[in-house]
Parts: sequence; C-alpha cells; structure tokens
Amino acid sequence: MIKHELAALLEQAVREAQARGLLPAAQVPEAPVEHPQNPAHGDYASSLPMKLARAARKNPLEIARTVAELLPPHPAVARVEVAAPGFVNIRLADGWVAAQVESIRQAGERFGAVEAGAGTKVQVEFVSVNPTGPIHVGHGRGAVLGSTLARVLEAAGYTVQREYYVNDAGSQMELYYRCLYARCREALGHPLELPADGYRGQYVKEWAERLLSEQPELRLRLQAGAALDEMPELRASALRFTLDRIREDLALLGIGFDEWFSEQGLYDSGLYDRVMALLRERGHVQEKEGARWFVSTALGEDKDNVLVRSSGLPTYFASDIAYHYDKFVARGFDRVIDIWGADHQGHVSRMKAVMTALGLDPARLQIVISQLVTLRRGAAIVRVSKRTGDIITLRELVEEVGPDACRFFFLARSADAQMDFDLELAKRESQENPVYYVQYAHARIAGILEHARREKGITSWDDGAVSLLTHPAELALVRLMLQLPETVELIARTLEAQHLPRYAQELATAFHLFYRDCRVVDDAAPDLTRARLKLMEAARLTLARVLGLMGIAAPEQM
RNA sequence: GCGCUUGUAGCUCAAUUGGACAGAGCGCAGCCCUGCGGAGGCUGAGGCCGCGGGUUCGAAUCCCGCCAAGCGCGCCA
Repeated sequence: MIKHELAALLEQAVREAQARGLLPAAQVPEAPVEHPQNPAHGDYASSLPMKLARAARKNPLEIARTVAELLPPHPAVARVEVAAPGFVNIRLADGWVAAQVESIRQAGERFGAVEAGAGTKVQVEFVSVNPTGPIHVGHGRGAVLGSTLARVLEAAGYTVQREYYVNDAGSQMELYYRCLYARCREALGHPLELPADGYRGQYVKEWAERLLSEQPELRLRLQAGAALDEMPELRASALRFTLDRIREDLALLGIGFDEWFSEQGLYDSGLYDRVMALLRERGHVQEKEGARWFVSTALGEDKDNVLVRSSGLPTYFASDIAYHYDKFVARGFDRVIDIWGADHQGHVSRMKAVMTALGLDPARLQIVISQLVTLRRGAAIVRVSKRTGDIITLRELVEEVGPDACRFFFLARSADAQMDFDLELAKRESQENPVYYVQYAHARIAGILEHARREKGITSWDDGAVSLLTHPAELALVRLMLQLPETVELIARTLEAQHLPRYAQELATAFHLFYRDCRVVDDAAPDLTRARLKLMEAARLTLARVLGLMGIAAPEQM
C-alpha cells in the first residue's frame, strides 16, 4: 500500500538525517501519513517533522526541509513540498496513479485486501439475543455492524469466525418456556395463565399456535394435560423453533453465523466447573452472604459480582466467564470482538477484569457497544420494549425499508452514538437515499460496459493503454479507488464501520464527476475508449467491493 | 449520587484518531441535457463544534469543571 511505502520513505529520510548529524539520534516514531483536506496540499501529508521538533529542539519547518530533501526517490512520488508549520506534502505522479488501474484489475475481487491480520484468528460474536422472541430493530444494528466488521476483518487478512452465543440456560429462558407453555394451553381452550413477569407479546401466542400445528405430538401431550416439567421435548422444540425464527430474520439482511454456541454446553462439558475452580485457585472467589462472589474490587472494580446465587443457580456472568475462557484458551482465538447492546455497557469493565483474573491480556478482548436505536414514525416515537406487545421487529423494518437501505443506514452512524431511525423518512426518501446513489453509480458503469459490448461490439480492451488516462477526473477517480485498502485497514484497527458508507459515497461521487466530464465510448477515439473501459472496469470492481463489504447488493441495473 | 456514551448546519450524521480553510446527505433558493442511464451535475444560503477553563507550535478531538440527553448501577440477561 502506497501509504505505508510513503511512511517508510519518511522514516528512512529521518534516519538518514540522523546519520548525517542533521538530526539528533533517537528512536524514529512511526510516520503519520494522511490525506490532507485541502487538495492543494498534495495527496498525502505527514506531520512527522512536528512530532520530532520538541525532542530534536529544532524548528519543525527546518526538519521538514531536511526530510523532504533526503526523501529517497520513488516512482509514485511526483513532488515533495514543505509547508508551515512543518508539514511534508507529497503529490503522487499522475502516470503512476493511472498505472494503478492495471493493479486493481489484476487484484480483481481481492482488491482492497490487506495483510494486517496475517492470518490471526479473530472471533466476532454478535447479536446473541436471548432466544425468547423475535429480533428487533436495536438488535439489527448490532447484527449489521457485526457482520460488516467480520467481512472487513476477513479482507484485512484475519481468519474470522462469526458466532452467536445462545443463552439457553438462564432464568429468562425458563420464563419464556413457561409463557409459551401457557400460550399453548390457551390455544387448546384453557384459560390463559401467564407468569407474573412473563413475555406478553402477541408473538408468543402466534408462535405457540404455530408450534402446536407443526408438532402434533406436542399437541397430544398437552391435550392429555401434561405439565411443563413432564415435557422436556417442549423446551427443546421451543428453543429450536425460536432460533429458527431468529435465523430467518437475520437471513433477510444476509447475516449468518459459523457457530451457534450453546451456554448449556458449558455446563454439560464440565468447562464451567473447571473455570470456576481455576478462578478459585487464583484467589478471585469469595463466599459471603450465602452466595459466591467474584472479587472484582481487588482488580480495581467498583464492586464485587455474584457468580453463584444463594439459591445455588449460577448467574449469567459466571457462565460468561467460562464462555470467554473457552474462546481464548480452549479455542485459541487471538482476538475476540464482542458486540453488545447499550444495556450491557455496565458489563464491560468487569469482563475486562475477568480477563486479568484468568491471566489473559485484556487488550485481546474488544467490546463494541452499539447504542440505542430510537424508532419513530414521523414525530411519534415507537417504543421498542420486548415486554409490551408494541414492538417493531427487524423483519418489519426490513420489509418496510429494504435490506440495502437498512444496512447502509445502520452502518453510516458510529456505533457509540445513539440514532434516530425515522421509518416514514426512510421510506419517503427511499429514492434519494445515499445507498441508491452508490448503487446507481455501479449500475451506470455496468450500463456503459454493456453499451460498449452490445452496441459498439467492443469485446476486449485488455490492450487499452492506461497511460492515456490523464484527465483530472480520471485520475481523481483512481486516487479514490486507491483508498479502499486504507479504509479496510482503518476499520480493522478501529472497528469503526461508518467509514465504509462514507467512502462509498465519495467513490460514487468521483465516478459521477468523471462521467460528467469524460465520455467513455467514443468512436472517434478508439484507443482512449479502451483505456477508459479499463478504468470503468476497475471502478466497477471497487464499487462492488465496497458494497460487498457492507453486505449491500451491487446491481447491474436498477 | 456514581459509571459509560453522546452533544457539530433547519433535520440525520461525518471529520482518516492532535493537523492546514470543520464536511456529506436530506430539506431550502436558483441553474445545467438535440451525448455511454438526469436515481446525475453545478451554484448559493445555512456553524460560538453544548458552556467555561487548561495542555499544545496546533484542539471538534486530550485534561478539569459545569449544563443537557440516553443507558447502566439486582443473587435479571
């Protein structure tokens, strides 16, 4: 990646300056290289001289001049300039930029891939909603974010596993089973006896009826008056049924998982017991007030946390400890990314404390909190509570707005900012949505390529000479295409997926501007036509890659 | 009360992680096709980056203090 090469050149120049005694010998920091906002400042700019100024006790502008002077020559670099108060501005050579069209075509579907991960094993765990009801809109945000990060991390060279943690062992599940059981009995003519704090949503009623019609043997057992505890198969069926609903809803957004990891399995395999024993050995467990506690205060936390209730039942926190031990130690993930909803934010710091307690580097666990989504229809706020009947499910959202717009909107906002999702607005503006703007650019290019093939009979442009690409709009488009790998790397590092939609829009704009200024298929200029067809092919490829990373369709026509 | 997150254009949000003149989309006011897709392009209006201090050559970004909003602070998950 040219950005890295430039950084290396800058560092090399600094070392050379040190060798010549122009700068005091010292550790050379990694050279920051960025795209200046003002194009007059070149394609890349570095503030390295200003970083060095203090330690070197020299004027940063002077350092910049020295660095610029000693910068080793590079075919990509056309011009190196120095600007106050100490920037080194680098302008890429137009010829080199144009030549990159060939590299992009060669990279093909792999364009944008980087080596950052180097095959490191990373797990992205996301959604992980209790299987007690349908996925709703807030979960959808985390789902879209997680699936996108997984794609980006793959592109960044990581070996990625997508996982859904199925909380099939807790008290919430038991409550859900009892509600479902009550609804089943209701469907068979008994009066409804919903547990006090039970799930009230209409979906439980619907699902109970559907479950009964799909499983006649269950119906028979219930008609015979079987109690819930006499019917372990009801629990198993209900779990499978509910997970199927969740799987279907997520599939609407193109989201799937490599592993559906069962919490119950942690108990069944004995891992839970082993991890609790390990915690105790390491001195992090204490019995008090009739319960068993994780002594997190010793690790700097505000308070201790209960592992095993006085009733003898483990908390979900306890199983989560075993779960994370399993991820890092048993399964050997180098890096784990958990995507949680805002309501789990209080769980973050104690989970980090757990890492320390288990002797693992807390930095290997990254937790992304996806903030609340407020749904509204115009001015009216739609409540998203699972406990009331009034919920907007992810399915409803997708059916109303469409999967592509849905994904794009979720991705465009940084995860740690709350967002308003106005359904009316999303529908009303669907023709003006940024996602269509990007998709339109892709379809337009596809149209041009089709036009060349079908109406002009140009079937091959492999011999097109990219050196003919000299128009500012052509080069601007290529320059933007070159930012895809940088964007992938940035997101893999920061886990900030919102850079993807922003980049997609910029790329689309660059294409539309090119389209305004340059005609691709031109009978009077066959050589230029073939060169530009190459450019279009590379641009289409890049757009398709960005859309693909976001999980959004790249249509040939709209 | 304590903790986490947020506060940027009328609205919804960015800002390459401390860089140069804070940018998009929508909305608003104008304009551009006898051309490969007008779902496009151009111009304009619109900003005390919540407020006040501090650090720095440089702050929307870091630190401190306020103000406001959301979430969390159960032997729920």
